[in-house]
Amino acid sequence: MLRVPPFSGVTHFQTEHATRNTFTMLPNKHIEAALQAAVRAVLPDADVSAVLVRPCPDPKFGDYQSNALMSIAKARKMNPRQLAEQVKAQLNVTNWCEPVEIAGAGFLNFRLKPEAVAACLDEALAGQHLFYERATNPLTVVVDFSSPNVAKPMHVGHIRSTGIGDALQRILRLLGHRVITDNHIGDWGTQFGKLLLGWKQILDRTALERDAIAELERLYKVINAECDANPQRLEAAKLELVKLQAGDVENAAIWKEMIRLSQVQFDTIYGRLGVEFDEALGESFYNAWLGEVVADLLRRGIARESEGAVGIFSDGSLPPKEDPFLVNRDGEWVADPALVRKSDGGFNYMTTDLATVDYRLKTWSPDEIVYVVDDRQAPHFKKLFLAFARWQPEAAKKVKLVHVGFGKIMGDDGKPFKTRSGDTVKLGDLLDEAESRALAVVNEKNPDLPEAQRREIARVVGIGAVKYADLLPNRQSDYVFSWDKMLSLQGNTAPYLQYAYARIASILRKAGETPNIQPSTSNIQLGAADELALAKQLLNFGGVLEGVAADFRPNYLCNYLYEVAGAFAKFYEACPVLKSEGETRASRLALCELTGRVLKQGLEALGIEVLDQM
RNA sequence: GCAUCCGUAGCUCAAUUGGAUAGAGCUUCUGACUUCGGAUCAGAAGGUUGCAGGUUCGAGUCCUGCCGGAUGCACCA
Repeated sequence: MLRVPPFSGVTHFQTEHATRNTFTMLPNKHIEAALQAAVRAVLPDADVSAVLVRPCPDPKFGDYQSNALMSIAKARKMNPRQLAEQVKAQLNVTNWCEPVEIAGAGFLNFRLKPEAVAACLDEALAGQHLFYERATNPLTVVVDFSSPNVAKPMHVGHIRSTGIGDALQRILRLLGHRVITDNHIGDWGTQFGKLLLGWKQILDRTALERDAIAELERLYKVINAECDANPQRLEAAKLELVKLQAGDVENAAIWKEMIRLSQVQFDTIYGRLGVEFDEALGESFYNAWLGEVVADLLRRGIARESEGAVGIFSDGSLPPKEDPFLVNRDGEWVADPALVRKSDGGFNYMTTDLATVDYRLKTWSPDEIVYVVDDRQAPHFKKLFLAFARWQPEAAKKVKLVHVGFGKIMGDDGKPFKTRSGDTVKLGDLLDEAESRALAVVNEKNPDLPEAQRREIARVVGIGAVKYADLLPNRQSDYVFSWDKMLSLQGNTAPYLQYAYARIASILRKAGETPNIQPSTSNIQLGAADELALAKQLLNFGGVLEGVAADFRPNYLCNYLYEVAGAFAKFYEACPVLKSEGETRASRLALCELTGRVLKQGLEALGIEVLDQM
C-alpha cells in the first residue's frame, strides 16, 4: 500500500531527500545533458555551457524550451532552424519527452511524458530527492549579513539584510554548498567616544536595567547633541575614544559591557526571527591588524598619504566613468580615494573591510564572499573589491566578491518607512505588531482554538508575513511596507502559502484518521490535467533554487512557491482527494504529500515556518 | 555638476543567458452543491513597459539622447 510518511515535523532544514541517491537526475537535467551532447555532436567545437533548458513561458509550447541554438547560429552565421534540425536529429530524449518540436525562429520545445513525470514523483515519494540536487561542485561561501550596531536598537532597516542574507545562506546550504555566515557587528568606531562619555556622566542605572538599549540610545543622543553644540564636549568624547583605543582598562570594561548588553538584544531578535550565525566577528575583531594593513598598503605603493590621511587613489587603469576612485566635480575628474587612515591616526571602515577580506580568505579559503548590504553602499564595495585586488592580486583571483544590494522600505506616503511620529521603527516593535495583527485575524477566524495555539499561530504567521513581504519584491528596488498586504490571505503572501500548507496537512490528517485506507500500488497517476500540471510544477523546485543561488534573488523562490500553491488550488478544486477511491485516492494523497513537502521545504529555505493548523 | 539605481495596468509588484501573445494580487463587476479548511476558487475588465531614436530573426531587458524620481560623492559606517 501507499505509505504516506507522517507529515509534520519530518523535514527540517536538513537535506535528507537530496543526499540518498546521487544518480537520480531530474528530467530537465537529463534533457539539458542530452541537448548539450547533441550540440557537441553537430558542432564539436561549440561551447555548450550556455546550452540550457528552462521552463516554457507558456504551457502551450511545452514544458521546457531552449533558445541556445539561436544564439549559436547567430554567432556562426548559420540558419538557426537548420541548426535546430541537425541538433534534433542527434537528440535522444525519448525516455522523458514527447517528440521534440522546433518552433519560431529556432526554439526547441520539450514536452514531458506523463510517465516520466510520474516516475520522478515516485522517486520523490520514496525519499530519493525532493526535486532538487546537491551541487556537483560545492562552493565555500561566506555570507556577510545583518551587521547591526552595538548600543543601538535594531530597526526596520535591518530586516532586509537579515532576511535576504538568511534566506540566501539557507538556500546555498540546501544545495550542498559549504556556508559560513558571519555577522559583522558594528562594535567599534567613533560613536563609542560619545557613549563612554555618556556612560560616565549621565547614565541612569535603573533605566539601564529596565531597557539597556533604550538607555544607551539616550546617552548617545544627548551627548551627540551636546557635541554638536559645544566643541569642548566633542573633545571630551574624542578623549574617551582615544583612551579606549589605547587600551584603557576602565573604558574597555564599559565598552565590553555595552557589547554584552547589545548581544542580549541581538539574541532576542535573532531568536524571534529564527536566524543564527556561524560567526559574529565584529569590527573590533580586526583592530589589531589595521595598522599592519595600512603599513602594507603603503609599503606596496597601493596607498599614499594625502592631507594627513592615507588613502588608496585611482591607478588610472579604468576609464574615469568606471573608476570608483574618481569623482566628477564641475566637469573635472578629481580624486575620490578610499581612506584607510584618518589624519588623526584612526582607521576607516575600508581598512576594517580590507582586513576582513584578508582574514576570511586565510581562514576559510572561500570561493565567494557575499555581502548583503544596502545598495547605498555600492560605491564602497566597488572600491573595496578593487582595492583588495590591487593589494593581493593573487588571492583576489581565487575569490568572487559579491555585493548583494537591496533597496529601501518605504511607507505608503512614498517616503522611508517611519512611525507616525517620524521615528525609525524598531525591529522588536515591528515584530510585536506583526504578531498582534496576526493574532487578531486568528481570533476572528478560529476563535475555538486554545489561546496558546492561537498565539503560536499568530507568531508563525506574523513573523512569516514580515519576512516574506521583504523577500518577495526584487531586492534591488524599494518597496512599500503594508501591513494589510503582507497579512492578507489573498495574493502572494506568507499567510496564503502557509494556509495552502495547512489545508494539505488537514487532508493528510483526515486521510490518516480514516480507518479503511484502500490498498494501492505506489504509482502516482497523473490522468487529470490539473494533476499533471501540479506535478510538473513540483519538478521545477530545484531549478528555481539554483536560480536563487546564482543571482542571489530569493524572490524567484517566492514566486515559484506561489505558483505551486496556485497549481495546488486548481488541483484541489478539480480533483477530490478524500472523496475519491482506490488508487486514485492514494495517488492524490501522494500528490498532496509532495506538494506539502515542497511548500514546507521552500518556505523553510526562506526562513519561514509552517503550521499544520492555522 | 558627476555617477549609480529606478520609471511596467488606477494601486502594489513580477517577468530566469535578449525569446514566443508583458504576468499576478488589490480594486470593480459576474459566478462556484452552507465547503475533502469559502482564510478558497473560476471568469471579465484594466498596457504605446516615462518619451524619442538605434542595434537584430526577436528589446520591459542592450546602446544613445531627453523627461521624471531615489541614492551617493575624503577623514561616519
